[in-house]
Amino acid sequence: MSPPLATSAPEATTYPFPRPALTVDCVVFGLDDEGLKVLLIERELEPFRGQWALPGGFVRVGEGLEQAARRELAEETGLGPGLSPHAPTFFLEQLFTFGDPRRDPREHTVSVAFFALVNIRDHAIRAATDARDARWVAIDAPRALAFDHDHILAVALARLRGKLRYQPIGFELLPPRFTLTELQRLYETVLGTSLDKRNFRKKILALGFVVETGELEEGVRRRRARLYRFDEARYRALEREGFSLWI
Amino acid sequence: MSPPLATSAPEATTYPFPRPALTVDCVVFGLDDEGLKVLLIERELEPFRGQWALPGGFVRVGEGLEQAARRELAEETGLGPGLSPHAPTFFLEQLFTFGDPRRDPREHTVSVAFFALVNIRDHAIRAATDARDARWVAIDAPRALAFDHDHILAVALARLRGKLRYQPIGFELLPPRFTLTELQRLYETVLGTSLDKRNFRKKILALGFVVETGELEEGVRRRRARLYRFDEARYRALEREGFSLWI
DNA sequence: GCAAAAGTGTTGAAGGTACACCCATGT
DNA sequence: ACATGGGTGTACCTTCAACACTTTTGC
Repeated sequence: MSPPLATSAPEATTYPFPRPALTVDCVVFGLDDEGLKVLLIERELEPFRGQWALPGGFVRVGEGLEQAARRELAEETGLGPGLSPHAPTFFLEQLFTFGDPRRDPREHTVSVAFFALVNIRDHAIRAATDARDARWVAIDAPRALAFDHDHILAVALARLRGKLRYQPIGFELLPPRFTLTELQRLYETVLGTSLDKRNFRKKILALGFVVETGELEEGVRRRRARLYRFDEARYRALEREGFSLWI
Repeated sequence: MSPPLATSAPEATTYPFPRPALTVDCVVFGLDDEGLKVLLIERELEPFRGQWALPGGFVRVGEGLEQAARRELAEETGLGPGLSPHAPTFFLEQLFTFGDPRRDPREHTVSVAFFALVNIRDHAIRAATDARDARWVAIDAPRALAFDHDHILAVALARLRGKLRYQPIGFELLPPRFTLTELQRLYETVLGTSLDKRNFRKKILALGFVVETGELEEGVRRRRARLYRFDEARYRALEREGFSLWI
């Protein structure tokens, strides 16, 4: 039996058997004043043509997983450096790999899922390539996504909630300067709880890596709130000393 | 271009491009009186023939990821129901997926890594198939493993340490009945810290899911210690009430 | 002056940490 | 009787949770 795949490696050592297909899928969360949203595309191609799905696609030979995820996001939704040249980078990390042989009706397809957090206002989106449309959809809207994407989304949401409690990732969903009330609303929205304003502010400021900028909110028809930012250098310093964050 | 793979799905919808190979690798931790160990195999085949590596291998079409991991473990190390018919099941969960295109010199190979915890005494091991040897190796012994397995092992160890602090997985490394001193030594060994005996016992017992069996240690030439067990039902009940574990 | 959100301290309860000696058993 | 590890309680301190009013601004 000869290797079925073109490759530059010596033929004698390549693996000569059929193999599952490999894809990446991205769960991109964003926050606006309506609540937590996820970025979905409407599929242009079969299977599940016309249905909503997570952005994603096949991993190319020679391509890293995160690289594939960013490429698919850019291609299908415009998220990334192409569409808004000054768009900041965004948080992206591996979530889980879904490998049920029946999750894709075509054939056995293993998907490495990623989860991303973006500040909606700074990232324009636009459908392209094999996406007919791309939209921010409320996390609690009823959905029936293609493949096992409802399941992947549920896992991502659980991870977001879990992680928010012990890692400073909430800032990724906010603009670089934010008010403490915005930050508190983020925690309340994502965790589905309500928090005491005084205790929240005390705790956040005691952590030491959320610092005042000296600036005030603008364009608001009431008392202007102070703006804060996440000080990553301070966070890393504290992390090295082994402190614990626990909201 | 026609699909290069044999598959039962309709040809028109399968993905007709070269794809990375897909493997699983397992980081199996165990604990004995010398300390924390990891289960390694000596490779019988190229590449890296004769070198030590994590047990693992190619995922077959139609096979789930965890299923592939358990199959490879059984084949290469004897771990699982085959070798010791009464061996208990063991903890196995997905760790991370490693996809650097250069991690395998043959060709682009993506590996889904798993991490497992077993009670060494209850699980016999025996090398087979493409493993020349299989051994428990001290975690802090100098190693130069095949592929990127040193890196995978480092990630697994970080995960074990992190997880031990907020999830009751340490019990998976101990026999079903254990003394509190054994449990404390486990935490100290894995976390690399030393803990106060009185405070440790107070805390563990206050959690409520480590319960006395009424039995005493045997075969020991000193005062016999009480035996405890992990009460999974109680743990799940407490978990549902939303308590927090923090060693 | 009123509506709307910003900002601010104290107190009591619970939990965490530090610390040293007696007990049971085998040799 | 001595060596080995098993088993126990208290005092202090830190952290967490509950709780309500004054300030600023725009209309």
